[in-house]
Amino acid sequence: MCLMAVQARERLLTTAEDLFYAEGIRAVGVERILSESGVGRASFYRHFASKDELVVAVLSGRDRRWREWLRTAVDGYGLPPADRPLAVFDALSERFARDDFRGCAFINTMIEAADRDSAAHQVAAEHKSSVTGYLDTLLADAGRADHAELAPELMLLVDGAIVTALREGNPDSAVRARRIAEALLARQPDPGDAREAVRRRLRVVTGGMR
Amino acid sequence: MCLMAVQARERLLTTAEDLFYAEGIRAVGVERILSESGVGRASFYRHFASKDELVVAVLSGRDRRWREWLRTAVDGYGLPPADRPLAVFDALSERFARDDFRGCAFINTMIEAADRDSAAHQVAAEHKSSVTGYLDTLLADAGRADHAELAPELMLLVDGAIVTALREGNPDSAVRARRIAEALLARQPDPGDAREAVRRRLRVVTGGMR
DNA sequence: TCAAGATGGTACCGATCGGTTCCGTTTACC
DNA sequence: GGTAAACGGAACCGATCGGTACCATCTTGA
Repeated sequence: MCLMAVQARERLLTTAEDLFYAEGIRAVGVERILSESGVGRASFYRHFASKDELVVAVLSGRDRRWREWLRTAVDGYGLPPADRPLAVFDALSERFARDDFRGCAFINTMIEAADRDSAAHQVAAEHKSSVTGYLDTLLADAGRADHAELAPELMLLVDGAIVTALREGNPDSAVRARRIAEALLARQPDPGDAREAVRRRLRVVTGGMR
Repeated sequence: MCLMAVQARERLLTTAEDLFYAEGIRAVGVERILSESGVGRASFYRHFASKDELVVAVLSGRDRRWREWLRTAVDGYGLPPADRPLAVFDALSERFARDDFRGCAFINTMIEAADRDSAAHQVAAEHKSSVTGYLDTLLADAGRADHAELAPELMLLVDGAIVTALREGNPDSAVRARRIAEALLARQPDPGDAREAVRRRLRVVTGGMR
């Protein structure tokens, strides 16, 4: 097995990922990718049938590595299961602080590729579903009976934090989202009347888990 | 004063706004705008020096009308000041349900126009600041002493709800964000240790406002 | 009625888009 | 060393990009 093919393909993928993320998929032409990667035009179309196919390959790889990064980061804090859902926002804070941070590549793709039926749009949508699923397992492992309800709510906070970080140009929104999540997790499901809700909270805080 | 000029300019603005919002700024060429508006090519460049200038004009108009819409919608519920901050999410829910909903034109613009120095990007960023300011006044009028802290938090929820609605293709995220906001507004600032925090919550729920 | 101005249509400009084809060179494997 | 595959470079394709110039037509205000 020769190495050249892999080298060219890999260079195309990494160069394209960097350029797409930094400037947008539509803003980066094939010519840019070729010149910055040093790959010939013919070689490009030997590996990918079209630019769209390259886009899908880039997004699929990024999806895999992004979720692996999040899992590793959350595990790396060495926290008990009950504290792991909130640790997601600590991990995000590190991401937001990178100087090449430009938001979420998948949100950006869903916005740029307006057509919901396009392959790129669907890969991006599936990424978000996968991350929501990961949040769900984190919450379930934390002993939250309402994990199915909380997971999409945390996901909303994650996406809100990402968009806000892109907008403000600093990682402050990560700790902001974390504080909101703390208030959210302190809430009890279906509280009934207010006085009963307070009794529930008291029970949890004084004697419960954590 | 003749009317033709105004007509052509207005047609360009409305046509461009619809197309930009539906398909993206970069995805819509000048040719599309001309053919769908029925305006001649020369007339276009008599009114706007460039496509970028049209983009800025479109965004400025949309900013004005969007904020006016939100204010009118919130006022229209006829709620007491204390309930108005949450009413923002009810208004959003109506927007999300429209079949032509395609997210926030300003978030989309900030993502599409990656260059932070571009005029379009700055108009979009200013829009978000203005909306945050509106949330701040809503919270202050609701008697929240911590309005300065809460306003960016609600804004994060608003943006999170918008992106989520775009992603999921339904308005569910509006009520989800509203529930999170309720938990957030139920939180007390700087809770100290847990037991003290519970005492504060008890005090508020049993005898406090709302 | 008549001049001034705004209009829509079209031909045209250089640049770039995504994509195809061919060619000479380099690499890998036997 | 020889063969086959993968490579980089470049010429070329039709289409479209944003933008300019010219023209005949229609509306407006005096």
